[in-house]
Amino acid sequence: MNREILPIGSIKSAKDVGEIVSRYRKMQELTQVELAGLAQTGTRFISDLENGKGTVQFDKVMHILDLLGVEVVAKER
Amino acid sequence: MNREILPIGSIKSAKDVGEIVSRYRKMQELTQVELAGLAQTGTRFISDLENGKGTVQFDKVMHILDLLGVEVVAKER
DNA sequence: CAAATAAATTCCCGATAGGGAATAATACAA
DNA sequence: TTGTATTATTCCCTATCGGGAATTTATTTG
Repeated sequence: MNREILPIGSIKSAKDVGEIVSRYRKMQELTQVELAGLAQTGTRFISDLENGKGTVQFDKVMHILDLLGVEVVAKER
Repeated sequence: MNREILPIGSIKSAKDVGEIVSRYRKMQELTQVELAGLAQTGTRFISDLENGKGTVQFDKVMHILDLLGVEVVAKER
């Protein structure tokens, strides 16, 4: 398990966001079940999200990131 | 109409991303129809997205942002 | 103002998101 | 190994996404 601080990074795909969610959930010692409870969603959604499913709903993803303390910023490329 | 450069900003919701898409699409003088064509999607999706619909699919949103030259970065809050 | 262009809304409808619950698979410890 | 906890997958199911096209509404232009 990598415990270093992530400068997190660029989100280009659902896979990227899935990795971030998985990492930050574990850093906070939450199980998928617990995170689903906090987010008032199902465990299926958390599993799908962490596994990079691209068709997850945008607002649900943002809510999870917010719960985990991850901020999302837009910049010009 | 605000034409200043946006330091873009934090994305907390679908409404935020909708505003960014609308703004950057217009900055590049694209119509919704043209952007939909570039993204191989429908105009309904572009309209929904720009109007802040939260249930749009994550990967579709990311693809639109990429087309518009908007990078998305994750940071710790 | 009217005309032209763009955007939003509506309809039909096939595809699928995602909830809950059960099961299977995987990881981890003792 | 066996047991335990966690995660992934499957099923059933309802709700809705989103494409395409048509229409309505809004915006821009002359």
